[in-house]
Amino acid sequence: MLRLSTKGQYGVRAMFEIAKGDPEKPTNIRQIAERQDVSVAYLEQILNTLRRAGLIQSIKGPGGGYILSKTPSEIAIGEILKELEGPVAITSCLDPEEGCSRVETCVTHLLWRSLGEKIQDFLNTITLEDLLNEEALLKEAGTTRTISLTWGTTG
Amino acid sequence: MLRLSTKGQYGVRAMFEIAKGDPEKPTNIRQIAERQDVSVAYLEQILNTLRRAGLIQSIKGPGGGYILSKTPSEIAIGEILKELEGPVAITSCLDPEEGCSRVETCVTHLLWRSLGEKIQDFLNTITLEDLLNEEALLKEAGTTRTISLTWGTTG
DNA sequence: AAAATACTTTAGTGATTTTGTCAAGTATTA
DNA sequence: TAATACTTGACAAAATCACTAAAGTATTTT
Repeated sequence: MLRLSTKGQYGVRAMFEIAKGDPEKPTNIRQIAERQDVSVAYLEQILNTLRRAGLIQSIKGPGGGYILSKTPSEIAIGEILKELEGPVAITSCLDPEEGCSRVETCVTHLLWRSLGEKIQDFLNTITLEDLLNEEALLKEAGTTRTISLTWGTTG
Repeated sequence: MLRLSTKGQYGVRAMFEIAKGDPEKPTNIRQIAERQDVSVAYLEQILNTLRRAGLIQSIKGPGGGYILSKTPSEIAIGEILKELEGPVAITSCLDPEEGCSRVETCVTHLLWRSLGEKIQDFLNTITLEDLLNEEALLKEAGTTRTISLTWGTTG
């Protein structure tokens, strides 16, 4: 349940790949496609969306590619996903575009909204820089278990 | 993004409807269908799944219907959803049935797992009793805003 | 016993969404 | 001016969703 589409997943991975590159040297789309094992054509769609959203910039011509518009610490995972998949909306009645008639009386509505807010908070807290740091730690330690716990205070 | 299917939503609403009834008197499927505006046939599928999972019991014959197998405080929303939609699996590589080849080295994998755990924790904390209490408060106060904040400590 | 009520199970189906591919561009620079 | 790289829009196969339909089985009241 609550699965993310591949578009969102690839988008985050692509942004991560760009973040890993030299801020001065653009990362080209073929490199990303290769490293993340996604087709160039599909990636073009995704990067296009992200570019229009202002998260990345494209540089044309030989040696061109994509660079981040902001530093990794300023780009939250939530921003990336929002552009590619729209806002978190556990149910259709929470989608700003659709709306709900029984907001006032519906208890489950409150539940879904509360969950949605929690997810949103989480995703807006984690940035590309966090991912970069995680990877650095991962390479050092070679263990995955303890690291994921550094995010948030799972009681 | 991260939308729940109607099956899960209807399931929770149906369980809530049963929880609202007298623990001794079964709630019949037609009543639930009417109150929640879902077709009887579709609801049958859903309740069947929940019955096989042991969350509810069915009582046949005239005057029959469904009752909870446990008290509302013992039934978490997460349990209901798990039966109807499977475990939280933000990405396919986190699905126990599918698996992932690059677990060790993939940073985003950690991110999705961490998010999934947070969602799971939340859903396992909220029970049907909480929903019953919420509704009671809702009827009193007539306001929705403050109530949802009582769930979890949104920093 | 028979009829009414109510749950049970399995198939099937149209609509929608997802996950891409394809083709034909436009822009920039070596 | 050729090569590289990004840009855009249309389209389509596959999967999933959200049901409907139909034929049962079980229980109780009369």
